[in-house]
Amino acid sequence: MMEDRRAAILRAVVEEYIETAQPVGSNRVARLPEVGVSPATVRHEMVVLEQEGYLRQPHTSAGRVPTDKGYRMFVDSLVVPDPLDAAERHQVGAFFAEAHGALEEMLADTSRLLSGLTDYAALVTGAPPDDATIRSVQLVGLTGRTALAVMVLSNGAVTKARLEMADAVGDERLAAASAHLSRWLLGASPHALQPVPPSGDAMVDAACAQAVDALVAEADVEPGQVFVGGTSRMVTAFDAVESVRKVLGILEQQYVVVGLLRDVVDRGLTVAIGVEHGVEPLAECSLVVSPYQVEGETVGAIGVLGPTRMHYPKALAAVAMVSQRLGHTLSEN
Amino acid sequence: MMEDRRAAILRAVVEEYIETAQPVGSNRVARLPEVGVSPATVRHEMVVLEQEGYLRQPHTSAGRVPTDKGYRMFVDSLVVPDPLDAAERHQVGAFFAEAHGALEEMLADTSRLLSGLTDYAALVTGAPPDDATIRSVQLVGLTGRTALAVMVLSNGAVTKARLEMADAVGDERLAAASAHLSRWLLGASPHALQPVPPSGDAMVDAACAQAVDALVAEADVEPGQVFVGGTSRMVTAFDAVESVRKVLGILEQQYVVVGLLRDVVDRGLTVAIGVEHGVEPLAECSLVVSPYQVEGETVGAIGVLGPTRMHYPKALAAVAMVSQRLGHTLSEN
DNA sequence: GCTGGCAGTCGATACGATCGAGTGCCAACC
DNA sequence: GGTTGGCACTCGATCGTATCGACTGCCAGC
Repeated sequence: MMEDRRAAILRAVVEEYIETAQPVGSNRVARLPEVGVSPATVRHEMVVLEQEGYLRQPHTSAGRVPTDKGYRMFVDSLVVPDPLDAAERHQVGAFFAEAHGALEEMLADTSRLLSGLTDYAALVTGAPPDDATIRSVQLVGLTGRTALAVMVLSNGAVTKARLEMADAVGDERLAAASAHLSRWLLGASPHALQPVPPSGDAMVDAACAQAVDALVAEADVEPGQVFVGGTSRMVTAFDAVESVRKVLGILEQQYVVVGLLRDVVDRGLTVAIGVEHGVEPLAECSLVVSPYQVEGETVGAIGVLGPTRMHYPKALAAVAMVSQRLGHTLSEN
Repeated sequence: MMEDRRAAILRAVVEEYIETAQPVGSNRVARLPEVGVSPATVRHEMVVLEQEGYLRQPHTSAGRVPTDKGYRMFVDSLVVPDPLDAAERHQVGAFFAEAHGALEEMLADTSRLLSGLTDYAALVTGAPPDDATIRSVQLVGLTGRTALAVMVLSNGAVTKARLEMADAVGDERLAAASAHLSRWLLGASPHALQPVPPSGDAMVDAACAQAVDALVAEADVEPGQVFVGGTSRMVTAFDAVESVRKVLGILEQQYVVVGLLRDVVDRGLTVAIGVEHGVEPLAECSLVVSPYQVEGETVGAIGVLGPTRMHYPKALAAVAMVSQRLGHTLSEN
């Protein structure tokens, strides 16, 4: 534990900098009641904090700015919780009260909700298809020689793949193929799809083989869903245009976002600051995450991405509340 | 038709301004071989062009900048086509050669392709479900009392809705419900879903009714898919941060983008400049669009959104090429 | 009708002075 | 010894002024 007074000063600097985006001087800090010493003393402490790597000076004769290490200390030990106010809690409650039908819609809307609460970009990942089992496989004829393989998983996810048949296959053969596929694949994992044994009908077998191949290819490509909301709010989060461009560029790459979120959650972190998450273009960003549970099992994660000087107390509260309510809503559904 | 020389001057101003983003003066224009008159003469013509509303002056003693009307004249009568170069054509060819399985993936990737070609944001809409018919309706049991209604349309789209049953319904009853639904709904339009007649089994009927309700609700919400790529490129398109924020904010609202694209296409436009498309926050933007056809039928549209001073020749060429190749690829698939 | 010349406008740039917030250091004080 | 007020100093930000230069409109002459 850091010495009390020094900790109070660090907290004051971080809070002040988060609010004003301006380097914080000793006068401003000394004015606070919880510090209660003169500016000169504050300066002494600031020198120490700087030597220890919690603060830095943009230039001589400027105030102090937190380093990533400073933010880390802040969120680990100094942050004062800032629960959502009544209006915000009501907003969240109303949102989950009128839960929509489709999972995807709901997760997308959740990202918008979270983004609105925090004024930063929000990330929501859906259930990874890993631990789901196959509940249905069906071939549906479309026009001409095309057909659609539709696979339904136990978590409600639907994977589909378009097939181009060599010959026109009648509806009855497609039904037979569906039945054959169902017989062998129901209950299996979508990641361990195996070719199905022959059925005795060459055209059915051909259709089955194509369907399995296509579904495997599909499952490989799919990086796990992610819904990103409120990206436009990142525009005002940095004053350097180039920073904004880099961040938005990353947010466009779903697989990066999915990996980022999973990585941070797997490491047991709630907050990843600056370079901690390892995605270099997001070095000026912090990420506040929380997994969410459906019926006791972790199935996804939500997160808020903002500048390193983001408003952590609010983001932490919003992420915690939304993840809890999201899991709850999905559980009873 | 505008007088030749004046047209050449207008074209020169537009091209120059698109390239440099700086007001264009008479000297620069007079230097061009296709004009071939002195700066003084150019100035005379510029006064006329300004009176007619094609140009404006940001302030006295500055060069001229095109108005929206000026851009309109440019794209209608003055634009010099700028076909894609070999490398770009190759890029497009390679992209469509390795066509992926799922339609959605492909459209999303197409938006990225188009965005990469033009360096602006790209919009791609999928097939509207209007003219498709139902090819399959199925109820799949998930865990506990939840089930998933899955509807496949003839255009390959899949609509799904999660159901919460009053009682646990066995697989055989779900299969019966699926069969019952199929009997009445196959071939129908997804927008004219009617409750199905009783089957004689109360639980089956209840499940069917729930499924129909949920699917109707789902179809209502769905505004038509749209894939937006390259939004980060808009960051550098404007120097006013507020403009960027407004544009990105609009691009986050799928239904607005879908409506915008459909509206412009329906009006038969290829280019919508400034306020022509009626979305006020995009007043500083232009949109280059093209519908695409699958087997002779228009099923969607692609578009490029950039600042009004976007590089129209390139955008027109890219949009035309990609829409043609996209339709072609989807047709033979 | 076109052109060169010319006075005038006005934003952009550069420069210098000033301002002021903030620092480090030090001697004095409790 | 820790704390404090005093003080000289630093350095970015701000502001006014001067200058520059790109451009215009106008006009007389070709």
